[in-house]
Formats: sequence, C-alpha cells, structure tokens
Amino acid sequence: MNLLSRHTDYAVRALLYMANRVGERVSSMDIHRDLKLPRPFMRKTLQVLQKEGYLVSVKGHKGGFMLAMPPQKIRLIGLMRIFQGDISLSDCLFRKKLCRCVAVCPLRREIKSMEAVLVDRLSGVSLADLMVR
Amino acid sequence: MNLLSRHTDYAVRALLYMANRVGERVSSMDIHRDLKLPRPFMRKTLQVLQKEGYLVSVKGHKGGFMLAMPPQKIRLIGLMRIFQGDISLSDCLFRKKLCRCVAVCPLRREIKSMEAVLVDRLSGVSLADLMVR
DNA sequence: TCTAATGATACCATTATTGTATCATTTGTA
DNA sequence: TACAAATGATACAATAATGGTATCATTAGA
Ligand code: FES
Ligand code: FES
Repeated sequence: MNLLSRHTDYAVRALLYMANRVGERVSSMDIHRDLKLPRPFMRKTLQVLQKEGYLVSVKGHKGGFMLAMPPQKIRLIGLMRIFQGDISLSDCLFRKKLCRCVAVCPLRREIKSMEAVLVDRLSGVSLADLMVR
Repeated sequence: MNLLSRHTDYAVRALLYMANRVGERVSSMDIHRDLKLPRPFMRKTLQVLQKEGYLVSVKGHKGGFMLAMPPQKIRLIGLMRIFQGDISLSDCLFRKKLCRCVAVCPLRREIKSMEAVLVDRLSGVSLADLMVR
C-alpha cells in the first residue's frame, strides 16, 4: 500500500533540500541536478507549494525558491492533504454502504480508530524530524 | 483514501449473500440478479475465492458456489490480502528511502505503529460481524 | 538585450483498476 | 443422448489515476 504519491514524495525531498540551504535561493534546476527528480513534474510540485504558502518564489534570472516557514512548521500530513486530498477513510470502507444504516455499522468504530491513528501519527512528523537522519 | 478494491468489495458482498443462504447452491447469476454486481467481473472474484479455499464450487447445470467455512472464519484482512496483496506500509513511506539507513529512520516507529493498528483492526472483523447489521 | 528563472497550462504516457467476451468443460434433465 | 446452464480459464478492452513532458508567457539580473 502506498501512502504517499510522487508529488508528496518529491515535495518532502525538495523541501528537505531547501531546509538544508536556508538563506539561499534554490532553483528547480539545482534540485534536479542534485536529487535527480524529473524536472518538469517536480516544478509543478514546487509551484503548488508556493501557492500553498510553503515556499516563496523569485522569478527571473537567479530566481528560485526558499522555505516560507521553519521546518518545524511543515508537517507531513499537511503535504499529504495538499497533494492527495483528505486522508479520511470515509464512513464506509465499501463503495456503496453495506449496512442499512451507517449508524449501526459494526465497522465504523474500527474505521474511525484507524483513521485517527493514521492522522495522529502523520501529524507528528515534521520536516525538522526528517532532517535529523 | 480507498482501503478496499472492487474485488474485495464484491467478495464481501457475495460471501455475505451466501452466508445468508447456507446449504443452498448460489450461482453467479443469482448474485448478479440480487446484488446487481457486474457479472463477468464478479465471476472472477468468485473463482479466486474458490481457488483460495473460501468457496466450494459445483460445475454444470444447477451448479454454483457455497461457503467452504463458517462466516466466523472469514476475515476482512484475509480477503484484502488475497485481492490487494499485503497491506504492509513497507519500511519507508517514500519510493526511494530518504534516510541513510532505515534503522535510524525517525518515521519507522510511526510506520510500524500505523501498520500494526490497521492490521489489528481489520483482523478483528469477520464476515459474521458484518451479518449482524 | 540576452538569458535563466518561474507561472500557467495543455498535452502525452504509463500503470492500475475495472469490466467484457469467449470458449472449453462439466453436469443435471428432458 | 442432446441440450441447457453452470463454472474454469483466459484474453481482451475501457477507464481512471498517476506520473511525466512540452510550451509559451512573464520576469528580472547581468
Ligand atoms: S455501512 Fe459500510 S460496512 Fe457498514
Ligand atoms: S528511511 Fe524512509 S523516511 Fe527514513
């Protein structure tokens, strides 16, 4: 099971890269060169991060990106939500609900429990945590 | 996030249907008629269930399927494993690992914890549980 | 003014999932 | 015995999600 999409994956890597170069302007070219991520695709990732307020961008020659907030504030769950939508498991695991009334569903408590744990664990992870490796 | 594939979904529905008709032979046509599942596709689902030992099949005229075990023994996690493979979150959430050495990864404990909860919760759910709705 | 960068967007490719069709084989029944 | 109704096996097709490329306009430093 794949919890992260490429966009999320690349976002973390790119942000991590920039977190290690605070103060510098980092271009998509830099990241591409050093991290070997497919440039045009990852460029879109960065643009989204900029729109979402995670990055500050400077256009033009010698332009590039910089973190818009400290690594402690960037949390994995936030990035996942941006690129993969809400990680809710919804009311029912099935495509069309199985039980007459969701309120009586014997699976509901399990579903909510799983959901809570996932969100909780992922919320606990910040970019800063990943820097200390 | 979608935890169940169509095959798993259909498997549960079909098995549930049969669990309510113990002793009878249920054909794919019956299920199709009553549950409105796409027949050729769901037929494959049934064939897999047969191969995996969940169903006994009888070929020929008036043939069909029957549960090969009591509903208490059929667990959601088992069906998921068959149709969707292991639900392991693997060692690293990322496509290529982020950390020098997985052993030092700060995410590992979270990953394992999430995995354990998922498997645990899903293991707790049997077909019998879903019948009482 | 040239060049190297981002912004925006349209398009393409790949893969996974979902679904259909077909034919061989089996078996109850008229 | 022939027919019909079922599964077994398998190949094929459609769809959707994901991943990736290309292009052009705009911006700004040298
Ligand atoms: S409503 Fe979905 S399993 Fe009960
Ligand atoms: S090895 Fe994957 S995040 Fe650490």
